[in-house]
Amino acid sequence: MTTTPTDGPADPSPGPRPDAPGTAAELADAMTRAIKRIRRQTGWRLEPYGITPGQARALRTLAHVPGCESPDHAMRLSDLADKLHIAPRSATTVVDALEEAGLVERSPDPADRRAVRILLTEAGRAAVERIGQVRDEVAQEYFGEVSPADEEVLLRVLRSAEARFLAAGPPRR
Amino acid sequence: MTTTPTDGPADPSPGPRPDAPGTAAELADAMTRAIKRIRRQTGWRLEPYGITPGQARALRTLAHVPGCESPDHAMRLSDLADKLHIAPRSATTVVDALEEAGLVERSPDPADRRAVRILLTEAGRAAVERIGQVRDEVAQEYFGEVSPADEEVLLRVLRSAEARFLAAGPPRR
DNA sequence: CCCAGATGCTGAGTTAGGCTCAACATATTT
DNA sequence: AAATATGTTGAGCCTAACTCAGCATCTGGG
Repeated sequence: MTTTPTDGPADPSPGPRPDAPGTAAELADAMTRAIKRIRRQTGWRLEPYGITPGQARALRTLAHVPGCESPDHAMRLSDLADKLHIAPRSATTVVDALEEAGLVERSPDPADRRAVRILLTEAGRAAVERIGQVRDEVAQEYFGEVSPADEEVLLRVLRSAEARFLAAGPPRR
Repeated sequence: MTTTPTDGPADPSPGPRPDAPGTAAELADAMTRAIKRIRRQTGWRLEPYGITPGQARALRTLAHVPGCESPDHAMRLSDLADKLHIAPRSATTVVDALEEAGLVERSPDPADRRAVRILLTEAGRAAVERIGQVRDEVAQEYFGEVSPADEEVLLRVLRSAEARFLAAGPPRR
């Protein structure tokens, strides 16, 4: 595998050997460190607002749905669990905390009385706003000096790697 | 909410402006997803060997020191804690597990009878070897198709961002 | 030289955020 | 109508982190 050279143009640079397998791992390493730092910073800066990283993740996920304020379109608890890759039972706890904090509201699903829709409250939307600001701020501090051209390369590469991964079937285990 | 910037990224013109602050955040997002997937895969593939992600991290850290087999150069428990960004007490537990599994050995520091040096055993070195293989394998599967040129850009960008971040003083909080 | 304070490790107990299993109400299929 | 499947939650557990306190040992100032 990996026998397929993506493009015709061979690399013009005298690469350090055909393909040390370690390079990809170094990439992963560097990214891991970057992400770890960014996450830490973001967490710290959200602390004063009483928003934990887990809550931020959940709020962002909820807000990602258009119509997240109407009982007809907002996510169900189990959808949230799905998106967060946690068990439904764990999502219950997350939502409990968010509701406690007044950031979301449980609303009965009009079409299925077993289900519960998670609505963002006004405060919840404000929180999402703040989270977005902090994320932008931190990411900007970390990657702000990257030239737009490099940025473009990074995004392109990451997206194609992601697409390839996803195409390679459902998350194998 | 990924306020999808409707601007056409198709235009490859030299961006004259540091674009919307959202771009950096998108970068961070994409990296987060990539890293999350890589970590999950790696974790799964190490499971059959009875190595948890935390242990893998610790072992890699320990192995990173030259002379990690001699009581004079191997890491102390507190150094390990430092490197892992955990409290010394937590490192004790990690090392307990590793010792239990026969992967490391506590050895008295010849120069300080309070301290303990963590030595990799033969099995520990084998484990490190396996961990490295799995990491390479997974990273290769994820990033293998990236062209060397792009790879170079990624590494360069990540490293300079990292350097800039580190230069900006000790991890602010 | 010796003691006061710093340092290195660990026991005890706590917390956060996951998990499973089982119960319950409701949908859906046969 | 009954059987089965699905959505949520209560109860209880586990892991990996934490703090605080205690003991052993080092180190520097008198």
